[in-house]
Amino acid sequence: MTLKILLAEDDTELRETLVDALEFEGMAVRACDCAETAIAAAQQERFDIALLDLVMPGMTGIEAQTALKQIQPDMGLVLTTAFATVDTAVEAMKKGADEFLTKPFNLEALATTLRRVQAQRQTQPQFADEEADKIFAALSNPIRRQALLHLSHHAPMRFMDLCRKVGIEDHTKFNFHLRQLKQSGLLQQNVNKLYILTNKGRQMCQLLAGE
Amino acid sequence: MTLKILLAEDDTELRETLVDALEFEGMAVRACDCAETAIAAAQQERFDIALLDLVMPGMTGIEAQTALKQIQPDMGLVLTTAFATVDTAVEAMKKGADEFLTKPFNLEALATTLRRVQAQRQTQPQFADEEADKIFAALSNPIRRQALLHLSHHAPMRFMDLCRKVGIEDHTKFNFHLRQLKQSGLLQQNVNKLYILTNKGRQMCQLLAGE
DNA sequence: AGGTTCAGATAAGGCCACTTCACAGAAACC
DNA sequence: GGTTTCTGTGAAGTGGCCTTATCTGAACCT
Repeated sequence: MTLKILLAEDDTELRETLVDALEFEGMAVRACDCAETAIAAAQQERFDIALLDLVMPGMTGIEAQTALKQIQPDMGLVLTTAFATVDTAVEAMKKGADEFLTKPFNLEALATTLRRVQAQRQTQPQFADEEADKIFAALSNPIRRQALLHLSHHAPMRFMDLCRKVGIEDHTKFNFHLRQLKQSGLLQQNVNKLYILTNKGRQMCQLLAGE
Repeated sequence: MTLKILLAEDDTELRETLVDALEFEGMAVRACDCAETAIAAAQQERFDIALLDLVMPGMTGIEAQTALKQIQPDMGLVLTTAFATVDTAVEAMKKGADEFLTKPFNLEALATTLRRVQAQRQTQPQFADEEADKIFAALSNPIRRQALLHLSHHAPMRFMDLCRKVGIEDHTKFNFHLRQLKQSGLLQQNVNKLYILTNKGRQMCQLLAGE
């Protein structure tokens, strides 16, 4: 599969060098001399990875990465700069960069890095299909979501404590819902029969809580 | 609300200074002289934020942040070091750090940073309750998940093209499922009646695809 | 104009999910 | 020991969800 790269680099000579090197590595490169042009291209065409110079006239690479992430959320983002500071590196990573490279860099190593970024973003689907059915069905119920969120803050818990915390008077009703959560793989009981989240349960709680 | 800080810093004098300063700011601090001790503490007690020195004997701060994230996934992570390089900063951020600070730093500014990290991690829940019911119910069906995933790669699409792509022969059956997706707020139609994802739809596709 | 495809809307039937009820054994308490 | 609480299990009833069938008007093609 041919990697589609969106390149934004204002230095003409370096830009052409990068295009040659990456095309020699079998990638398809769309080269732009500024961030604004790259953003316009992303609105017309899909790319796998954006390779953005940090310091360009007009929009910076960091500003461009934010805009590109909105246009194509699954695009990889790699920032490059000759003037790296810890602060700018941290800022770029916080704003969603997958990688931050300081110039000068070896062109072959760059291609390897781009392939690694793409491979890491093409992870396995997070759920097997039947697993997804169960997990999302479990989460579509408010009682179950509340139970999970309480457990993400106060684990481990006993059955009746959790039942009262969620505010359900009919314990058999609550037991049915906990059983669904157990069958979906989001919840388990420890050796003392106390309820705790599974790894997948913790992960889904992070989604529910907005992280 | 009192912020609970887990501090790992091998330099005795700095550790005591940090404890004094953060307690003076109204925070509750558990101080450890190494990462291993901090990890043991996190297994016994819940903390809001871990403040970890990067370079310590034994486990490094980066190694410790990975272990702490597994024990308490919603704990904030702040790394500090006097020997910052762009590479270590990028590595820490990639491994989940919320902030990366270079020494020396102003102690008042540190407290402000910790409060900001905590405030950013206490974002609003991502879904209103009824919205969550609809979204997760929509996602609990395999036909609907497939429709969303196709659209995340090939938007905009016409009804019958999408129906054939998902492999459903009965178009009225497929129409029912697209209607559920529209009602859940994950899918919409543009002015030409072509189907496209909403922002929330794109976000959930990222979850489905493992990002 | 007639035929085909598209893109819906509606209703009915059957299946699935949830609630309620009855019950049970175990553990804790007095 | 007797009573209360805890923590489950299974069955029946009810409402919601999904599939199927029927139909429609619009657009396109010959």
